[in-house]
Amino acid sequence: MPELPEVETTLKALRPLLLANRFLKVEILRPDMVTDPAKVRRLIKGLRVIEVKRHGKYLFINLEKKLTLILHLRMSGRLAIRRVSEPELRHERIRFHLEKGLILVFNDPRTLGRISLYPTDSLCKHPSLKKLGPDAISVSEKDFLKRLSNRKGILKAVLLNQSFVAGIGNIYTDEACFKSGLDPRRKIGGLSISERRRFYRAIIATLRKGIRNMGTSISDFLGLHGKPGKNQNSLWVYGRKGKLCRRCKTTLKSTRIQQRTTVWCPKCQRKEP
DNA sequence: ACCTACCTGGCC
DNA sequence: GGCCAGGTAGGT
Repeated sequence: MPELPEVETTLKALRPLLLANRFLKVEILRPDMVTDPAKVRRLIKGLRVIEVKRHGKYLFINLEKKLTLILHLRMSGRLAIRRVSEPELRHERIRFHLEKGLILVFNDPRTLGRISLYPTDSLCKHPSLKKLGPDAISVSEKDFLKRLSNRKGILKAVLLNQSFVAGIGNIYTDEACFKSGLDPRRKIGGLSISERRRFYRAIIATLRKGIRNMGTSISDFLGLHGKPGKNQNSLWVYGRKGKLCRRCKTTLKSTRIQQRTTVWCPKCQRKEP
Protein backbone atom coordinates (compact mmCIF):
# COMPACT_ATOMS: atom_id res chain seq x y z
CA MET A 1 0.00 0.00 0.00
CA PRO A 2 1.97 2.85 1.29
CA GLU A 3 4.45 5.15 -0.29
CA LEU A 4 5.58 8.52 1.00
CA PRO A 5 2.20 10.32 0.64
CA GLU A 6 0.32 7.52 2.42
CA VAL A 7 2.86 7.38 5.23
CA GLU A 8 2.76 11.19 5.53
CA THR A 9 -1.05 11.08 5.70
CA THR A 10 -0.81 8.52 8.49
CA LEU A 11 1.84 10.57 10.28
CA LYS A 12 -0.27 13.72 10.30
CA ALA A 13 -3.16 11.95 11.99
CA LEU A 14 -0.91 9.97 14.31
CA ARG A 15 1.19 12.77 15.75
CA PRO A 16 -1.49 14.66 17.72
CA LEU A 17 -2.83 11.40 19.15
CA LEU A 18 0.50 10.04 20.29
CA LEU A 19 2.27 13.15 21.56
CA ALA A 20 2.37 13.05 25.35
CA ASN A 21 0.50 9.77 25.38
CA ARG A 22 2.03 6.68 26.92
CA PHE A 23 2.40 3.05 25.89
CA LEU A 24 0.91 0.76 28.53
CA LYS A 25 1.51 -2.63 26.92
CA VAL A 26 2.01 -4.30 23.56
CA GLU A 27 0.25 -7.35 22.19
CA ILE A 28 2.28 -9.03 19.47
CA LEU A 29 0.09 -11.44 17.56
CA ARG A 30 2.67 -12.02 14.81
CA PRO A 31 6.13 -12.17 16.38
CA ASP A 32 7.79 -12.58 12.97
CA MET A 33 6.89 -8.96 12.19
CA VAL A 34 8.89 -7.68 15.17
CA THR A 35 12.62 -7.68 15.77
CA ASP A 36 13.12 -9.17 19.24
CA PRO A 37 9.45 -9.17 20.34
CA ALA A 38 10.25 -9.99 23.98
CA LYS A 39 12.50 -6.97 24.25
CA VAL A 40 9.93 -4.68 22.63
CA ARG A 41 7.23 -5.93 24.99
CA ARG A 42 9.42 -5.41 28.02
CA LEU A 43 11.06 -2.09 27.18
CA ILE A 44 8.13 -0.15 25.82
CA LYS A 45 5.93 -0.44 28.93
CA GLY A 46 5.10 2.93 30.45
CA LEU A 47 7.14 5.00 27.99
CA ARG A 48 5.82 8.35 26.89
CA VAL A 49 5.95 9.52 23.27
CA ILE A 50 8.31 12.44 22.69
CA GLU A 51 8.05 12.85 18.92
CA VAL A 52 6.63 11.20 15.80
CA LYS A 53 8.53 11.49 12.51
CA ARG A 54 8.83 10.09 9.01
CA HIS A 55 11.65 9.49 6.57
CA GLY A 56 10.74 8.00 3.23
CA LYS A 57 8.28 5.21 3.96
CA TYR A 58 9.47 4.74 7.54
CA LEU A 59 7.67 6.04 10.63
CA PHE A 60 9.56 6.77 13.82
CA ILE A 61 8.04 7.08 17.25
CA ASN A 62 10.61 8.59 19.60
CA LEU A 63 10.06 7.52 23.18
CA GLU A 64 11.45 8.28 26.61
CA LYS A 65 14.67 6.45 27.55
CA LYS A 66 16.10 7.44 24.16
CA LEU A 67 14.32 4.65 22.34
CA THR A 68 12.68 4.85 18.92
CA LEU A 69 10.01 2.56 17.61
CA ILE A 70 10.60 2.06 13.88
CA LEU A 71 7.63 1.06 11.73
CA HIS A 72 7.50 0.08 8.06
CA LEU A 73 4.14 -0.76 6.51
CA ARG A 74 5.60 -2.52 3.46
CA MET A 75 2.88 -3.66 1.01
CA SER A 76 -0.38 -3.96 2.91
CA GLY A 77 0.24 -2.52 6.37
CA ARG A 78 -1.70 0.31 7.90
CA LEU A 79 -2.06 1.95 11.25
CA ALA A 80 -5.39 2.47 12.96
CA ILE A 81 -6.55 3.93 16.24
CA ARG A 82 -9.47 2.42 18.05
CA ARG A 83 -10.94 2.27 21.52
CA VAL A 84 -10.64 -0.94 23.54
CA SER A 85 -14.43 -1.21 23.39
CA GLU A 86 -14.57 -1.03 19.60
CA PRO A 87 -14.53 -4.20 17.46
CA GLU A 88 -11.25 -5.61 16.19
CA LEU A 89 -10.15 -4.99 12.63
CA ARG A 90 -9.78 -7.96 10.33
CA HIS A 91 -5.99 -8.28 10.32
CA GLU A 92 -4.67 -6.88 13.57
CA ARG A 93 -1.06 -8.02 13.99
CA ILE A 94 0.32 -5.82 16.77
CA ARG A 95 -1.62 -3.75 19.32
CA PHE A 96 -0.09 -0.90 21.26
CA HIS A 97 -2.28 -0.11 24.24
CA LEU A 98 -2.23 3.58 25.12
CA GLU A 99 -3.75 5.66 27.89
CA LYS A 100 -7.42 6.70 27.75
CA GLY A 101 -8.53 3.30 26.44
CA LEU A 102 -6.96 3.80 23.01
CA ILE A 103 -5.17 1.16 20.98
CA LEU A 104 -2.76 1.86 18.16
CA VAL A 105 -3.24 -1.07 15.79
CA PHE A 106 -0.75 -2.29 13.21
CA ASN A 107 -3.09 -3.94 10.73
CA ASP A 108 -1.55 -5.92 7.90
CA PRO A 109 -3.19 -8.69 5.84
CA ARG A 110 0.07 -9.86 4.28
CA THR A 111 2.18 -9.57 7.45
CA LEU A 112 5.10 -8.14 5.51
CA GLY A 113 5.23 -5.01 7.68
CA ARG A 114 8.08 -4.64 10.16
CA ILE A 115 8.57 -3.10 13.60
CA SER A 116 11.67 -2.70 15.72
CA LEU A 117 12.94 -0.75 18.69
CA TYR A 118 16.27 1.01 18.37
CA PRO A 119 18.29 3.56 20.33
CA THR A 120 17.30 7.04 19.11
CA ASP A 121 20.89 8.24 19.02
CA SER A 122 22.07 5.40 16.77
CA LEU A 123 19.35 5.42 14.12
CA CYS A 124 21.92 6.40 11.51
CA LYS A 125 23.72 3.12 12.23
CA HIS A 126 20.62 1.00 11.68
CA PRO A 127 21.43 -1.49 8.89
CA SER A 128 18.37 -0.61 6.78
CA LEU A 129 18.13 3.09 7.60
CA LYS A 130 21.74 3.90 6.88
CA LYS A 131 21.24 2.96 3.23
CA LEU A 132 18.38 5.42 2.69
CA GLY A 133 18.81 8.50 0.56
CA PRO A 134 17.28 11.86 1.55
CA ASP A 135 13.53 12.07 1.94
CA ALA A 136 12.05 12.39 -1.54
CA ILE A 137 9.90 15.42 -0.78
CA SER A 138 12.54 17.30 1.21
CA VAL A 139 15.50 16.89 -1.14
CA SER A 140 16.73 20.13 -2.73
CA GLU A 141 17.03 20.46 -6.50
CA LYS A 142 20.76 20.92 -6.16
CA ASP A 143 21.20 17.74 -4.13
CA PHE A 144 18.83 15.84 -6.40
CA LEU A 145 20.77 16.78 -9.54
CA LYS A 146 24.05 15.89 -7.89
CA ARG A 147 22.77 12.49 -6.81
CA LEU A 148 21.31 11.92 -10.27
CA SER A 149 24.67 12.55 -11.91
CA ASN A 150 26.14 9.73 -9.82
CA ARG A 151 23.60 7.20 -11.03
CA LYS A 152 23.27 5.07 -14.08
CA GLY A 153 20.41 2.87 -15.13
CA ILE A 154 16.89 3.74 -16.19
CA LEU A 155 14.56 6.29 -14.62
CA LYS A 156 12.13 3.83 -13.12
CA ALA A 157 14.81 1.70 -11.49
CA VAL A 158 16.55 4.72 -10.00
CA LEU A 159 13.36 6.21 -8.57
CA LEU A 160 12.38 2.92 -6.97
CA ASN A 161 15.80 2.64 -5.35
CA GLN A 162 15.46 3.96 -1.78
CA SER A 163 19.17 4.76 -1.60
CA PHE A 164 18.69 7.39 -4.32
CA VAL A 165 15.83 9.21 -2.62
CA ALA A 166 13.55 7.61 -0.03
CA GLY A 167 9.78 7.29 -0.25
CA ILE A 168 8.84 6.64 -3.88
CA GLY A 169 7.24 3.34 -4.87
CA ASN A 170 5.51 1.87 -7.89
CA ILE A 171 2.53 4.24 -8.07
CA TYR A 172 4.35 7.53 -7.69
CA THR A 173 7.23 6.44 -9.93
CA ASP A 174 4.90 5.94 -12.87
CA GLU A 175 2.98 9.11 -12.05
CA ALA A 176 6.14 11.20 -11.74
CA CYS A 177 7.52 9.85 -15.02
CA PHE A 178 4.27 10.79 -16.75
CA LYS A 179 4.28 14.25 -15.18
CA SER A 180 7.85 14.81 -16.34
CA GLY A 181 7.03 13.72 -19.88
CA LEU A 182 9.82 11.15 -19.80
CA ASP A 183 9.67 7.48 -20.75
CA PRO A 184 10.41 5.39 -17.63
CA ARG A 185 12.87 3.29 -19.68
CA ARG A 186 15.09 6.28 -20.46
CA LYS A 187 18.66 6.07 -19.22
CA ILE A 188 19.72 8.67 -16.64
CA GLY A 189 22.85 9.40 -18.63
CA GLY A 190 20.78 10.36 -21.68
CA LEU A 191 18.82 13.11 -19.90
CA SER A 192 19.53 16.73 -20.76
CA ILE A 193 19.86 19.26 -17.98
CA SER A 194 16.40 20.65 -18.64
CA GLU A 195 14.95 17.15 -18.56
CA ARG A 196 16.68 16.52 -15.24
CA ARG A 197 15.14 19.66 -13.76
CA ARG A 198 11.75 18.73 -15.16
CA PHE A 199 12.13 15.29 -13.62
CA TYR A 200 12.85 16.80 -10.19
CA ARG A 201 9.90 19.18 -10.32
CA ALA A 202 7.58 16.39 -11.50
CA ILE A 203 8.55 14.18 -8.57
CA ILE A 204 7.95 16.89 -5.98
CA ALA A 205 4.64 17.93 -7.56
CA THR A 206 3.46 14.32 -7.79
CA LEU A 207 4.23 13.60 -4.14
CA ARG A 208 2.64 16.88 -2.97
CA LYS A 209 -0.50 16.07 -4.90
CA GLY A 210 -0.59 12.64 -3.27
CA ILE A 211 -0.36 14.20 0.18
CA ARG A 212 -2.95 16.87 -0.65
CA ASN A 213 -5.29 14.03 -1.72
CA MET A 214 -4.55 12.12 1.52
CA GLY A 215 -2.98 9.20 -0.32
CA THR A 216 -3.91 6.70 -3.01
CA SER A 217 -6.43 4.03 -1.96
CA ILE A 218 -6.17 1.36 -4.67
CA SER A 219 -7.05 -1.70 -2.66
CA ASP A 220 -6.44 -1.24 1.01
CA PHE A 221 -4.89 2.05 2.05
CA LEU A 222 -6.92 3.80 4.71
CA GLY A 223 -5.87 6.64 6.95
CA LEU A 224 -5.51 6.28 10.71
CA HIS A 225 -9.23 6.88 11.16
CA GLY A 226 -10.28 4.50 8.41
CA LYS A 227 -10.79 7.11 5.72
CA PRO A 228 -9.67 6.32 2.16
CA GLY A 229 -7.56 8.80 0.19
CA LYS A 230 -8.66 10.49 -3.03
CA ASN A 231 -5.54 10.31 -5.17
CA GLN A 232 -6.70 7.14 -6.95
CA ASN A 233 -9.32 9.31 -8.70
CA SER A 234 -6.76 11.43 -10.49
CA LEU A 235 -3.95 9.07 -11.49
CA TRP A 236 -2.55 9.64 -14.97
CA VAL A 237 -1.15 6.19 -15.67
CA TYR A 238 -0.82 3.85 -12.68
CA GLY A 239 -3.35 1.01 -12.96
CA ARG A 240 -4.60 2.32 -16.33
CA LYS A 241 -2.87 -0.15 -18.67
CA GLY A 242 -4.73 -0.37 -22.00
CA LYS A 243 -6.90 2.65 -21.17
CA LEU A 244 -6.71 5.95 -23.00
CA CYS A 245 -4.31 8.64 -21.89
CA ARG A 246 -6.27 11.30 -20.02
CA ARG A 247 -4.27 13.97 -21.80
CA CYS A 248 -3.94 12.79 -25.42
CA LYS A 249 -6.26 9.73 -25.74
CA THR A 250 -3.45 7.43 -26.89
CA THR A 251 -3.68 3.87 -25.53
CA LEU A 252 -1.37 3.51 -22.53
CA LYS A 253 1.38 0.92 -22.80
CA SER A 254 2.58 -1.41 -20.11
CA THR A 255 5.58 -3.61 -19.41
CA ARG A 256 7.48 -4.97 -16.44
CA ILE A 257 10.51 -3.12 -15.13
CA GLN A 258 12.28 -4.59 -12.12
CA GLN A 259 9.45 -7.06 -11.73
CA ARG A 260 7.02 -4.17 -11.28
CA THR A 261 4.18 -3.38 -13.63
CA THR A 262 4.94 -0.12 -15.40
CA VAL A 263 2.43 1.97 -17.34
CA TRP A 264 3.16 4.98 -19.54
CA CYS A 265 1.83 7.00 -22.45
CA PRO A 266 3.90 6.40 -25.61
CA LYS A 267 2.95 9.84 -26.95
CA CYS A 268 3.21 12.09 -23.86
CA GLN A 269 6.37 10.45 -22.56
CA ARG A 270 9.35 10.91 -24.82
CA LYS A 271 11.75 8.12 -25.59
CA GLU A 272 14.74 10.26 -26.59
CA PRO A 273 15.24 14.00 -26.95
C1' DA B 1 21.75 -5.53 -12.56
C1' DC B 2 18.87 -9.17 -11.92
C1' DC B 3 16.24 -12.80 -9.45
C1' DT B 4 13.49 -14.88 -5.42
C1' DA B 5 11.39 -15.14 -1.01
C1' DC B 6 8.47 -13.42 2.31
C1' DC B 7 2.64 -13.63 3.26
C1' DT B 8 -2.36 -13.22 2.46
C1' DG B 9 -6.36 -11.98 -0.17
C1' DG B 10 -8.94 -10.70 -4.22
C1' DC B 11 -10.11 -11.50 -8.77
C1' DC B 12 -10.49 -14.14 -13.21
C1' DG C 1 -6.06 -23.09 -9.79
C1' DG C 2 -3.22 -19.20 -11.33
C1' DC C 3 -2.02 -14.55 -11.35
C1' DC C 4 -1.68 -10.15 -9.34
C1' DA C 5 -0.69 -6.69 -5.53
C1' DG C 6 1.50 -0.10 -2.79
C1' DG C 7 8.03 -3.27 -0.52
C1' DT C 8 12.38 -4.81 1.00
C1' DA C 9 16.19 -8.09 1.97
C1' DG C 10 19.26 -11.35 0.56
C1' DG C 11 21.14 -14.06 -2.82
C1' DT C 12 23.92 -14.64 -7.38
